Amino acid sequence: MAAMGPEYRAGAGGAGTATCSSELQTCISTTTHGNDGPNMQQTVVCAQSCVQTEKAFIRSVHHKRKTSVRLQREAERGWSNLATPPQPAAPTVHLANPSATGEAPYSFRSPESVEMDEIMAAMVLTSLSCSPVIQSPPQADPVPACSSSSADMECGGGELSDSGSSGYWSWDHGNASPAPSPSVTEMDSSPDDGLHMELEQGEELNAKKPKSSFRVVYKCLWPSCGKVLTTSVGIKRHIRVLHLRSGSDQSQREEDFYYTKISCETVDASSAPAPPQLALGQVSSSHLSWASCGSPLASGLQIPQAHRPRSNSSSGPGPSRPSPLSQSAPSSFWQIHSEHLYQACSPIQVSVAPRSPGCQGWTPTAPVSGHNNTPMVKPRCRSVSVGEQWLQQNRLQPMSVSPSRTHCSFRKGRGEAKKCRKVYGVERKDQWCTACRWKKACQRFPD
DNA sequence: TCTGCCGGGGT
DNA sequence: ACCCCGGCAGA
Repeated sequence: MAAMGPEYRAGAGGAGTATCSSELQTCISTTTHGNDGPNMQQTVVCAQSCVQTEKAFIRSVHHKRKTSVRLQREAERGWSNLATPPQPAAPTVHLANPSATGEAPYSFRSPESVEMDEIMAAMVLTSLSCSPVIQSPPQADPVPACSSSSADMECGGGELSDSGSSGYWSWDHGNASPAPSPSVTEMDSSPDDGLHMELEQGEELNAKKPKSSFRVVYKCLWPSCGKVLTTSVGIKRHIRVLHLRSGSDQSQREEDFYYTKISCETVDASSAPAPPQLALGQVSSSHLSWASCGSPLASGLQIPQAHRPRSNSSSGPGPSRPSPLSQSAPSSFWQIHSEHLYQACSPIQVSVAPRSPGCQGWTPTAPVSGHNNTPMVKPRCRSVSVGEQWLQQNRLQPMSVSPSRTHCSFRKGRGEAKKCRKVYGVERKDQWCTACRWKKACQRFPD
């Protein structure tokens, strides 16, 4: 909606009077899709103001994350506060005077123009206040497909607006950067985001390659489904609606486990399947763990024979972005790691360290082996298993570099993990791990 | 009361 | 290093 701003402003030319000394031209950078170029997803919405109402609006732009109600109040205050000059600088709003921008001074503004400016400002502010995360820096926000030259990649304006109206992008990117995780004290977003950016930039470049363009498809990993969609939104919706049958937040998080992202090279029209290594290399890390676990669904990661025509029907700008879970995994991992630092302090931990995270060194008995070796038996339990596998695969690495804490004085609360006593019972105490037998911290089932 | 496990002691 | 257990704290 804000995309009509520049065209309108360019067409109207703008107006202004010399008497409006405090006239401001406010350029609000917001992210829309596919406007200024393949890499530019920014649209500069220029809202000029001459009357005090617009001054108030511009001042309220400084608080662009406030609610529209608050904006309305700001506007009203602006009416009653005519003498107050507008505050010149705000970090997130770029203010430019006309001389700086080289535009001609405005000499006349029709009432319609003023009204339209008000409408435009209101629209801009509404968009800012309603979806603040859209303007967050992760510019990797999608739509390489719109600029892609491949003819079969539809720009999918309907899809785009549909996903936008559902608030999905806001949710997704809200997970990505701006919302601070309550459990992580310090948001160490640089490595993950960097990887994220690299991945997306690489895929974006791949998508723009005229010779060998990569198409990213999303394959549903639900057993006996294998539906392939070209958008993550579509595949998430498909999983949520068809498989999870729930619209809760939990299912929104779970659905990331049930699809995989596949990049395949579209060399010619027949779209020969990409090599599996390539596909696996493009798959996000959470799904790599699936493949490395030797799950039966790892074979499902193969590239489909051809892109189904119906996948284009629901296709849109297939943004290649890691799943929210894969983004949030490292932070949660550090949280869990810090929870279990006490384990590294135990002298018994030395015997645990070299064991492979995927295959446990101990001889599994029936309930445990069923839990670890067949993670795909129950689909609803799959996400948990994958998460555990992910954690197990990543847990030992930082433990080896954990600081040498010689003394762990705090007593850890009891987790919900099963222990040897609970699994085997007291009558089979000989099957307990040594630590449990010695009443030490359990090695076999660490929390 | 059960459970997990820390701390300490014995061998 | 291995083994055992008292005792604390959480569920």
